[in-house]
Amino acid sequence: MIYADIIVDISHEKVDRSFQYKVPKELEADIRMGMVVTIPFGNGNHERKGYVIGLSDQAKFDIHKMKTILSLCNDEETTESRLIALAAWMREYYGSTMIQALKTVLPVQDKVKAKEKRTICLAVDFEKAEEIAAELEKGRCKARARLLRVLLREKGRLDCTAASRELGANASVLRTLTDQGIIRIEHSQVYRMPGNLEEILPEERQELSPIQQLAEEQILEEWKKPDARPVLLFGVTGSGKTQVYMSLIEQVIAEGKQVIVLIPEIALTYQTVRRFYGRFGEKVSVLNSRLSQGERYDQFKRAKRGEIQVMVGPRSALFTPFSHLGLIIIDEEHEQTYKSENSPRYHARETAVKRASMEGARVLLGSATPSMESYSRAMAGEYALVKLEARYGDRSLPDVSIVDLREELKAGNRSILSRKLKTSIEERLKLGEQTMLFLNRRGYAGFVSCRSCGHVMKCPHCDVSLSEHSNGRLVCHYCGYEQPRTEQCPECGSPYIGGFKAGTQQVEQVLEKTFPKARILRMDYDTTRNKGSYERILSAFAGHEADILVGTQMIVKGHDFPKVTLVGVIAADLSLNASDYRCAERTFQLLTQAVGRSGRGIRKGEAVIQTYHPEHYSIQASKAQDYEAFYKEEKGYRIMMDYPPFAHMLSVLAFGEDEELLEQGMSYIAKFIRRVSPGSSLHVIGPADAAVGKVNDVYRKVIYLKHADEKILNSIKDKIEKYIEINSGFRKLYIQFDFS
DNA sequence: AGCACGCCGACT
DNA sequence: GTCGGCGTGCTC
Repeated sequence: MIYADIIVDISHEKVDRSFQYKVPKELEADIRMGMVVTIPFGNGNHERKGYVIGLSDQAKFDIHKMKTILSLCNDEETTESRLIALAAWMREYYGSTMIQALKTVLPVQDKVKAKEKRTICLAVDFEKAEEIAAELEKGRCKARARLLRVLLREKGRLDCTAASRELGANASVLRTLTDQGIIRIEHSQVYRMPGNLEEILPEERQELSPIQQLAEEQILEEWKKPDARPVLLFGVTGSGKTQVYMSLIEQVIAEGKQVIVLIPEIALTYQTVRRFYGRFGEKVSVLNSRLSQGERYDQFKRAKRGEIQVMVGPRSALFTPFSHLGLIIIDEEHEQTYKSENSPRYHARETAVKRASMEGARVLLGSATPSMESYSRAMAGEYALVKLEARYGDRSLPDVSIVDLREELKAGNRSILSRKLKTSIEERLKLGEQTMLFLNRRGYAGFVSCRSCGHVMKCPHCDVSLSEHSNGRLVCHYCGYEQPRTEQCPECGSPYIGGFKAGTQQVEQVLEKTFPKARILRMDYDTTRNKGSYERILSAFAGHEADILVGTQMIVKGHDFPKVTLVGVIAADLSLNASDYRCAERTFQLLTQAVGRSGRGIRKGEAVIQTYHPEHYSIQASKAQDYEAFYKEEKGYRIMMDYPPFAHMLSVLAFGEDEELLEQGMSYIAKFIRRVSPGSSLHVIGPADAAVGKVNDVYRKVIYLKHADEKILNSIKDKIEKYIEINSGFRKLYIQFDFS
């Protein structure tokens, strides 16, 4: 006997519960995950549509009470059923529960209220209503009378949700009144529109340059093929990839199909959004993390009803319920934000390719610094590669110089600004041009330590050091714990305890001292916390209200400031020292993107990179703006070390409040892996503490598995899943899988 | 969302 | 007692 887990298709229904049904013998061969089925539901056994989200041969419910599926609706392939099938794939491929996968894929996340507005309207005239109300008040029908009174006061119209909340007008009250013909309920669709779009002017349609046209033709050529591959558009910074996207989007829309455009959250600024609205107007909707759950839901609903053709947004926009998806574009394809940090830890790129292949859509990946994964796939012929090798309008790439900070120190310069960078900034100030200074380090990440004993102030709940904020308080960036600054070292009592400041704020202070007349703007986690402040800083800089912009990663993404002719990287090594096999790749990407901000206007740009490792290949390659050279070096390193994408890696992450239990559990899992692994080709590393060993009093441990064959890792994941399910000892641990 | 069940106050 | 309204909770 086969049993099916089914989610009932009631929009009000909470998604987090499934119901198990018997699968009749004659349907056993045809039933699949994601299918729409009809089932009897509830006391009245009303026929309902449901989605199959799981199949098993074990009954989890009393077999005698379990009902049976009535029929399959094969023909009815809804948008939801396709998304559910995608969730099933994510569950399988990334390892998570089906519920978690569904929650990421379906728009009905937690309690989405007021998806449609219901209004109670009086169906009889006022005098009649008055009469009825008086009648009811004499009797026992208090709730109904109460409702009618308020309805009369409000001139016969009342919002349904408000009524039920404030007057206790529940479903049965409303139903009897409707049945008696005293009231009627009007349904109307209200969308919460993400605000202020009025100022947007239509963008002039720029003609594609011959080089862009050539790229477009190559892309269309690939798409003509019946088994079209995803296309990787490799375009240097400033080559105008967005213009190519726009042109392609237009053509896809003209075919009556829809487009999803993924952008890294950080680039989702007013500028980008404006370009899309300018070009496609009403046809576009934009998602961003500042939209509330409800607003997001509304935008998805609009997409489902066919009111919009283009959805622009971060990772989660990938699950826009379009019915005729034609194209998925992933801009800045190499960005880390495309990888989810929650279970299922899916990668938007792979998931997009999967969704596209399930729905017959195309995929276009764009980047100036493609990820190792994508480029190696392009090299293997799995993706089609299209290049855009010249900047738009024949702008040349900036001149890049590297400054060895060790030499600076030898020459007696202890400032964070090298002599070269200082004179370059001076020049720009004289010429009235703009400078961007980039510190690839998060926010104000200065830790506090004692100069006598070396004690470092740590968060009592997390395994990270506290950082000193501008208000003098010590803050944990992981859990938000705060404490006042200490005047004395808690270990040795020494008064010489203080912050090791090396953040954007310090750079700003140095700049103020060195160039007292310069107007300086700072952009980091601290200054962009308020709504709209991000846009405000950027537009102020674009309007040349400042000469120098100092910032973290967030300033290097996709902004176009024609007056910027100098980009300075304060310390290129900061991202190079991370203990992560991707750090060279990330450094190269950041530097190349940063350098690419310079000289986007008519004047030629310059870039200065300050570093302690001038000889490192990621720094040399970004100086030359030579992706191929970087790729070759990095590929050699990854192959030698058995790192992705040339080998596959599975991280088994475990979380738990009880450290001992966690340690025990993880060592059992490691033993189990060694027992089931099919030979020596599997590398098992750990269990070890995760990069951050404790967050919010929850301990974290990790086991890394490396193998050339991804399928083997996946089968090991399945085995671990079962092992964990069977052994109740893992009940108090939370386990996640992460493939890379 | 719909439906049953159980509680409660009013009236026979 | 009994009847009907009204709130609550469950649906494989």
